[in-house]
Amino acid sequence: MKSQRMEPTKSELEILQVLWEHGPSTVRFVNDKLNEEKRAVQYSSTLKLMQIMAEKGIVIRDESSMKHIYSPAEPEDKTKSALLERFVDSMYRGSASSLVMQLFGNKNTSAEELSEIKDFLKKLDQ
Amino acid sequence: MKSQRMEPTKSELEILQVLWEHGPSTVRFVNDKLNEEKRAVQYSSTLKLMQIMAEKGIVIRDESSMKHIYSPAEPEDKTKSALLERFVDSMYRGSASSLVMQLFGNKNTSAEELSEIKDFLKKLDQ
DNA sequence: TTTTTCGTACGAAATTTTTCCTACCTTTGA
DNA sequence: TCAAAGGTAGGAAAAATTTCGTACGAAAAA
Repeated sequence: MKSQRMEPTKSELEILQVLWEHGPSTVRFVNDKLNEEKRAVQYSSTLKLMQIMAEKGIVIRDESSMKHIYSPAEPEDKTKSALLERFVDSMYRGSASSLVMQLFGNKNTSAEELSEIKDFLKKLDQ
Repeated sequence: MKSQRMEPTKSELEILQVLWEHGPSTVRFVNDKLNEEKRAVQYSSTLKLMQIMAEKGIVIRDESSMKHIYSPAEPEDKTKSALLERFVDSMYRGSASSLVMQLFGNKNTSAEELSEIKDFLKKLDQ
């Protein structure tokens, strides 16, 4: 038996992102968004994927009306945190500061973002 | 023709990490590390994967001696930055500060790490 | 009522990724 | 010399992921 805490695949993540952004949605809606924002994909492909996600328990399906409504099984933050943690662990041996340094070291992150973070860190102290 | 800038798969990333950590290595060495640090995997599987990576141009192979020596084609930083950027883009709509906030908001990041980052950010200003 | 539209279910194909078997070559050491 | 150990190459299978065709039911429109 596959256990529940499975990492979403790439495509599954795209679907989750639509659900996170727009709230509980029908397959039709998600499929439209994917085609608008990401790439061409057939309705039946999206349907299939979301059915699989429902089986896995990644999303929950409300079947009370004919148009099933899908929502994420876990809160956005929880899933994102888990993925972020995994990312830090595997890429930066768990060192959050290494990640941040790379984030700001190599690239053009805006000054705005920078001060946002400083404020945030200050507040963490208090 | 598949273009060159392909994202490494998960397994490929594991191999890159060994190469990053230990420098240019033979297949045998990489395979041993994988088995020590990650999971059981057959020598020929690792070999095949590294051959594929060489074809893709993810790693470079020195064939001058019988024991081929593999090294990353791109510097560690460059690859990691690219992956991090992709991660930020897809998960946080490109907002580095959102990522940092989640990193420190939800979890127990050590005070040490925190001050490390503050120092780092201070220096960025100057 | 009848047709058209829009929904789900399901099987299967296509693709990508991962794994391993086997053949065969080179080096080493008995 | 020749067997054993250790290396590469390559095909193929297995597994995981992604895509889509098609059947069929419900709802809406004509």
